[in-house]
Amino acid sequence: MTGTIIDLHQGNTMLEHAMPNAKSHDAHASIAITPVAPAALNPHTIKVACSNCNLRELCMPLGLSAAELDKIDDVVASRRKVKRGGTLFRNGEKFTSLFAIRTGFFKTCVASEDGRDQVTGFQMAGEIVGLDGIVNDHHTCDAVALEDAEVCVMPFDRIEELSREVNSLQRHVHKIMSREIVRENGVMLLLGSMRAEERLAAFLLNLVQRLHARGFSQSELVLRMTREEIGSYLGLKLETVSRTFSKFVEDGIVEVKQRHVRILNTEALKDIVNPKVCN
Amino acid sequence: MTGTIIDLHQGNTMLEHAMPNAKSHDAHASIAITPVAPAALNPHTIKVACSNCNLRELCMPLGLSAAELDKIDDVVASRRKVKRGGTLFRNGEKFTSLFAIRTGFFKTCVASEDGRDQVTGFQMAGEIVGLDGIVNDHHTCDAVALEDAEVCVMPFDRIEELSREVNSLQRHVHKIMSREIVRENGVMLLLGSMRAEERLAAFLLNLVQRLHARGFSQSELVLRMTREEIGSYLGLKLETVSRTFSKFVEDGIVEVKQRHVRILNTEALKDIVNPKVCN
DNA sequence: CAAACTCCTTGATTTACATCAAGGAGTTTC
DNA sequence: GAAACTCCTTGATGTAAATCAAGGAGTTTG
Repeated sequence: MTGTIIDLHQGNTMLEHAMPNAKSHDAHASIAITPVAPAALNPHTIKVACSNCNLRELCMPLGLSAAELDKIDDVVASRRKVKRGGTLFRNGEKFTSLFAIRTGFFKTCVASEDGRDQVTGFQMAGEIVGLDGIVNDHHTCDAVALEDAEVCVMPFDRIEELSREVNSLQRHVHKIMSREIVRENGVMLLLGSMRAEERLAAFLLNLVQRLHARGFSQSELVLRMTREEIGSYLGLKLETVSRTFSKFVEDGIVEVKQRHVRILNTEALKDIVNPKVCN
Repeated sequence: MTGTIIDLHQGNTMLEHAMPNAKSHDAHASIAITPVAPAALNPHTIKVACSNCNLRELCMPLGLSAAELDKIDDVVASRRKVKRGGTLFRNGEKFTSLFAIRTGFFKTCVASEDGRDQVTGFQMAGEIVGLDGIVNDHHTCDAVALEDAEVCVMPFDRIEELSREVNSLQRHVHKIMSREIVRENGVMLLLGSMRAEERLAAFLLNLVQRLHARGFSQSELVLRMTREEIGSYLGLKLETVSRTFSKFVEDGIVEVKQRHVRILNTEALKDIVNPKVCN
């Protein structure tokens, strides 16, 4: 662990709760990264450039020389806006680019042939989507915006070209993919061995941790997804998600007002995820 | 889809059943790749070289020039044998290398803090393990040999170095990681939305498909893992796995004699995984 | 401002799987 | 070749979550 801001990238695993120390903010704001560096967020910014992007520390490698930074700017070919409910890409579509989320919130989901579908992840600002498309040159899942969003389009052949020249970019790409593999390992553990309460507790801790790393509150969050989508992600039915929320409220662990959640007792949530063995 | 032998790599997804056309073989043989090219398997082969490895088409990129092949040979630093029950690496250990399985059979598993653990995958000859270690320079899961095994040790810094020079290697590494992400997506779908019978059917189809791609029978296989390990992977208890096997036997879909499984009705298994909507 | 949405909650009932329990079939050990 | 294993099967019972069902709270639409 390097102990720098790069730690923002740690802990995307479902079961990891380490909180980087950043300032608290009101969670009722949009998920946009405004609190971190409001100025750079202006949508009318003309130059598409990573070098002056406030999210750089989230989606690009750190410690680049000026020359390397210049090259890296070429990774982003353009930006693209996706309206709430719109798709960034769909299962079956040709893969050409990875996408770095600038603002907004996405879900990715896979479907089986008979129509069941499964949310495989929720992605927020600074995270990368599209990695699934690399193997077969076609996407194998859908990426749907859960709120109006904007992404940086990074053509993959350009990424490959540049990462041959800039070692830290190469390393970075490898780490991003490995991180996704490790995250999915954590979800498998959750789906394979946890009970409903444990799943929801782990989910809330994970979300709030990632939001906190982006400058939001440690204790308040606004869910961008429905109970059904949470349920799909956690392998539960929406009624079970709802009931489990109610249970947490009864127990005084959280306050829930529709999609607004305030965590009153983080420790209790952690204990639910990792039940202490009596000793 | 290129339609060449590279298709061996397709279909590691839980739900994909496309069978490349290869010859049938007796599945009671060990999982070692003998049927494909027995000569090269001699354990006394001195030179550690990909260029004359019979598994090359499985774990290395195709269509390399002679010069590139020469370079690629440097990827493998050494070989390592792992006895049945032994670990190739453990959670927490320093990450230095990826491993290509030459012979044998592995499981990977993650553990939660309170001791529950979850099998995240089963790997056989030609597959790569260790990708989880890249993000944090430490492994986050255990890789355990389920039978005596031998692996090629590929130091990751060497892979990175070479993949800057050999484009097809770079591409290959990216595809391997993406494939693992897609595979895990499939497992999430399985764990999140399938019933016991569907899970076991999908598991059997996936295993037999991968074995078939390696020259084994389409219908017979020897399980290298216990019912408990299958259960852990599928999010079921060992009793449920056992009962589900018995159900399949009753229905005449498979024959089971301990770890020997003969699939009598592949279509029935496929129908179980993807129930046909009446129409 | 009612109508028609979508999304969420809560209750009653069912069910698939887990748990508990016992015994059997192979393997390894000495 | 009995003893002590590990691994697997099968039965009886329990339970967490699914399903079925109804209504309520917000939001959007005309």
